[in-house]
Amino acid sequence: MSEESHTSRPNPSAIPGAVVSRLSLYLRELQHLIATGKETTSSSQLGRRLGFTDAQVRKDLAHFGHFGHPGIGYKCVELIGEIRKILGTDREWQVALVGVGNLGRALLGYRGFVQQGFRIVMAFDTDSAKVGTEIEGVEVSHLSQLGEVLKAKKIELGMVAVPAAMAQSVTDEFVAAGIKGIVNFAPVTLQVPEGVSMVGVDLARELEQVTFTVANKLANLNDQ
Amino acid sequence: MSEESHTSRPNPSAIPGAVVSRLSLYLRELQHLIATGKETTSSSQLGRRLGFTDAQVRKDLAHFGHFGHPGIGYKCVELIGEIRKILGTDREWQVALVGVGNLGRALLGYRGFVQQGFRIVMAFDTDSAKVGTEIEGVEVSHLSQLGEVLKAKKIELGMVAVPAAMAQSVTDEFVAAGIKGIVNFAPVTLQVPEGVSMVGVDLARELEQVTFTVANKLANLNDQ
DNA sequence: CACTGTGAAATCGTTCACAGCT
DNA sequence: AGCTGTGAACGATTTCACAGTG
Repeated sequence: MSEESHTSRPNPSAIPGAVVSRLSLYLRELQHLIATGKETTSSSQLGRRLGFTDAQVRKDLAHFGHFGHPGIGYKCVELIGEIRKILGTDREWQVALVGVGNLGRALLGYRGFVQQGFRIVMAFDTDSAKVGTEIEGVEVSHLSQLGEVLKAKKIELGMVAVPAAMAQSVTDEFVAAGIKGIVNFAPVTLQVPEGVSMVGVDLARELEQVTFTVANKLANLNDQ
Repeated sequence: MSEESHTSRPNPSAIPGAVVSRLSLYLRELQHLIATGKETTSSSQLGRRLGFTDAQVRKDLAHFGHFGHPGIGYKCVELIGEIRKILGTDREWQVALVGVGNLGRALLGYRGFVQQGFRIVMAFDTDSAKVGTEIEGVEVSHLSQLGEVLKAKKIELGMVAVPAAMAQSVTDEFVAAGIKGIVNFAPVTLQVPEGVSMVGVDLARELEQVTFTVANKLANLNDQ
């Protein structure tokens, strides 16, 4: 168990995942505040709209430095910059997409990625009807080209938008090609070696979180 | 890990959100095991592939009942049934979609929803070029019809796939129409009254969780 | 005997409350 | 006065370890 000094970079493995997850939310909220003309905000204002306490907002940010101004609060532009530095999005990331089906095409056209500094620069599929075409300005290559292209273009992030049965083998190819992080949209748990970051997005799972709450709310009403 | 609506004041058996979230993962894994011919499994087998301890799997399930068989483990089919009952997906849920852009169209065609018991039965948009057309077998209506249709068809769940600037007003219409739960794909924090469940899916945010890990892994290597 | 279910202990994350700065 | 940053208290979750069971 090692103590952290507040003068040097904190060890990221000591940062709870939940904190990082909230950082993104703070960032969106700050971007919203900027868009509505606010120049400064406070931990309580930030927290209120997101459903967190003011103390939590301050504690979260305190993991990474002293970004606030006592008596004033946080300067939006400044804090946006700091959070982007922490998240690593103070620069552009190039992303490779595998799977140009319904979902893959939607990801190619999603504006939110560009707004946050992500650019899908290459897409791959095994369907020869799709290979060679261009979608949303991005050329679709055959999956067999993946390793070669990834290395040539120095792409660090990958997105998996193929059917569940193919997801693990695509992931293995990403890993073999030296990818650093993967977002997986297939509803399976992927095995990746240590050193590769993986986040899964399972759309049906999100709905299940909602139905659980709804189903149990109804059950409660019956009880009363 | 995802943000959930925090509520359930008078609920004596308050289940942590993280438990519910893992339940969906157990369900996927069990479905995978069934597909590969396994009839029974154990807490340690389930946990290993998902990255949890065996104790956690057992504790999670113990919140809801005694589903295991000492000396044997869990019968896959049986446990799948129990988890679906808990999540409320032991029946079909009808879903309304607002926003038939790139992402909305992908959601309409996503097979994973039907596999888990979700059926998008109605879609809405304000674009008159889309209204009246049929996409993936679903008719697109004008957004102004939302309340009427929702009540007539007894739809309980809504999905928001419109630009960020419109998301709150669409949500307000869902709420006014008596929807029970919402999944929001716009990168904004929506305000919903108590009694309505809300889950947000922010695609760029998922990528940010990955870049944080990648960026800090690199930073550490430089330090050493 | 391999496995579950579960109190008790350990760990982790959140909130409180206040010192200190502007 | 208004707000941040933070040690200390608190609460929640995870892991341990083992009694109990088919």
